[in-house]
Amino acid sequence: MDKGKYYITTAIAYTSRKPHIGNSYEIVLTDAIARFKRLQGYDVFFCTGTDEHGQKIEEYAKAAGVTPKEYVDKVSAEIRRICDLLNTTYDHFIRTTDDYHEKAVQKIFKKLYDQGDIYKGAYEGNYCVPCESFFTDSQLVDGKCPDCGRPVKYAKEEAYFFKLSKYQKRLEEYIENNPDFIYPESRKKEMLNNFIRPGLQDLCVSRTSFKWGIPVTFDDKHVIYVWIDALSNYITALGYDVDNPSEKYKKYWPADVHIIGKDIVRFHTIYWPIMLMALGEPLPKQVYGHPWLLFGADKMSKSKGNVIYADELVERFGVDAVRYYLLSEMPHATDGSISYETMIERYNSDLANTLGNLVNRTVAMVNKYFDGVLPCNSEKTELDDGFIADVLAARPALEQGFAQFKIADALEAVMNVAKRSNKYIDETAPWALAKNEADRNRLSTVLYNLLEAIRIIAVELSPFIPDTAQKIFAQINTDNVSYESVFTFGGYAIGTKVNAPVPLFNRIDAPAVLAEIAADMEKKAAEAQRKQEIEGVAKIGIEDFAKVDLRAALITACEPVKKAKKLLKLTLDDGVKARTVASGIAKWYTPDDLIGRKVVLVSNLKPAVLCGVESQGMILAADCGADDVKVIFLDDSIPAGAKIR
RNA sequence: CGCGGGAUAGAGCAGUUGGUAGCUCGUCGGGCUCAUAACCCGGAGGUCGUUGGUUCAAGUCCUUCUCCCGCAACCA
Repeated sequence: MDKGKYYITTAIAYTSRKPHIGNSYEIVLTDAIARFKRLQGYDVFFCTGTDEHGQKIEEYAKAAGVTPKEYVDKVSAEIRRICDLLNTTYDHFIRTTDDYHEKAVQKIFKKLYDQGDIYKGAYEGNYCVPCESFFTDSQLVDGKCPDCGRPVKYAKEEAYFFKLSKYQKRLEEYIENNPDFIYPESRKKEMLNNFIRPGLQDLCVSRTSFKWGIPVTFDDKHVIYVWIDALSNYITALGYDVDNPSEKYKKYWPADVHIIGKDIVRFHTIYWPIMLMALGEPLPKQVYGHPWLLFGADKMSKSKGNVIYADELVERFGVDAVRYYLLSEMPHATDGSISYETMIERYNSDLANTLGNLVNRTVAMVNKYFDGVLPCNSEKTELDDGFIADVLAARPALEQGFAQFKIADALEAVMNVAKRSNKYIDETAPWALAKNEADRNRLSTVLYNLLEAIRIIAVELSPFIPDTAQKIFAQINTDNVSYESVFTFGGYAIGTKVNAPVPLFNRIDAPAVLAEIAADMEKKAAEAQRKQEIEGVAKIGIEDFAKVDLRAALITACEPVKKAKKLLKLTLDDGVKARTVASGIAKWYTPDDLIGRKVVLVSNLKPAVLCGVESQGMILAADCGADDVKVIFLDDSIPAGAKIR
């Protein structure tokens, strides 16, 4: 049953470090969709990969004492290993350091340049030498550098720019005429209101400040910056070439959907479509910006030892349990949160109790009462009709869930059939029927209905938890696993001998496992701390420390900064004069907490302008945990202006 | 007033065009014994954030205020 092509992609992962489970969510989500489309009969091409260029990687590699290529080879391999571990069925794994990609990108860049969409320009005008930055006229404060307040001078640094503005109107029309293009809806509004309608700035698409990138063929001082390099992967992976695109490209492009994180919606719904317009290629049909997975309320962080990696979860719970958890727990529009407690709860209640136990008890009964082979399904009752209708109702719900990227809803629809089946067992009480020879045919019919329901469940679960689906097929000994076979009830062949019941998921002893995990996490946090102590930051000499001028200062006034959530504007008496300091502590302190207190001022810090306030220094505060900051207050007896060393 | 989303049972969430407030987990009680101390049924628990309004009827529409979140800005 050929339903046409379906091209689906994930974002390519940046190879700066090993991805944690939150990063791995995307590939599992995309894999479930790809598997479902294949099951339905689409000719699916599923692409993922790694984004490997850029300054950051150059720096990481340097710090690690290896070449950038060696560095990304290692991280890319690690990312690919995790994709495989999660049993994802990508058709192509692209690396932006792949030869064919680099060549294709160079040609794309050249073509856009030749046709005038990319032009050689310069960061214009106002250059602040100490800050090494350019500013537009509107960014200047009183005609001076907004960062340091010093005078700027006219300067020019060449760079290539992409004329986004030229396509702004067309993009806006496209988004409005294709209401499903940006999904979900709220992201679309963000893009239109915040970026497109106010006017697009031309985009700088080359860099001269680092070397680890694809060189511009006709100007080798420049490397191609991330936009054109990374975004192009979606077409170069198919063999796109500006002169001679491959058959594969012609077949699969445009993409049916790009699955990406909500943080990069802007690049995929503005820069990327415009690039394609400039190339004269069709635009992707849809971009889905999925939400994020957080650890409890916290972001995962190494120093807290709460980073969860896919491989650790898989080792502990198994690949399907992890897939199931990610797919069932993640809401489709708001951030989800992951915790070991809910992971275990889901595992026990859904996988072990509802699904595993259903299969186990059914197969056990078929073996026990009929030596594994059902003789007939001839004695149907009205009760069965209701059951069968409920079983068949899952498929439309499943399809609807996938169509709207409500994957958790789709999965739930199938799991509800498992619940319904457990109820059916109770309604029919096979163990009671077994006591009566006259009920033999009825008993066989009931068990048949159950095996068939289980078969349908397994087919429908196969995009989510493929290994488990296979185990179920093996246990009930069927190879009728096509999607069409679940449109009607009765695909399971009478006379099949089922195999011995084997539990699909062993229940987890939650308290014991949680205690074990807590101990592990503590160990990891301690290790992280120790590592930090050993590696630490570079040692400095006393002369370096002496460069920092620390002074006691009295807070004489304080007010919140308008338009800034985190800033407080402080007026300090540093012993000589009053000075203004902006500090990002509004979340933890009110003006009343601060006025009249003495604090430590870094007095010789270059001034900077924050949200319109010129900050002449900073005050010291301690980071106490991930989301807690405490200002260091001084003893009242220390006079303002006293040097601290 | 930069843009947008949200506030529903202890927790996490559904509630389509206004018509009796639901689901999962937890909790309490009962049933069953095929099964992985699993499964099935029932109870308790919500003035649907706040104020006012439209309507025969408002979780749902309009309005006031409070608080949370995302984007932007910014975090010295």
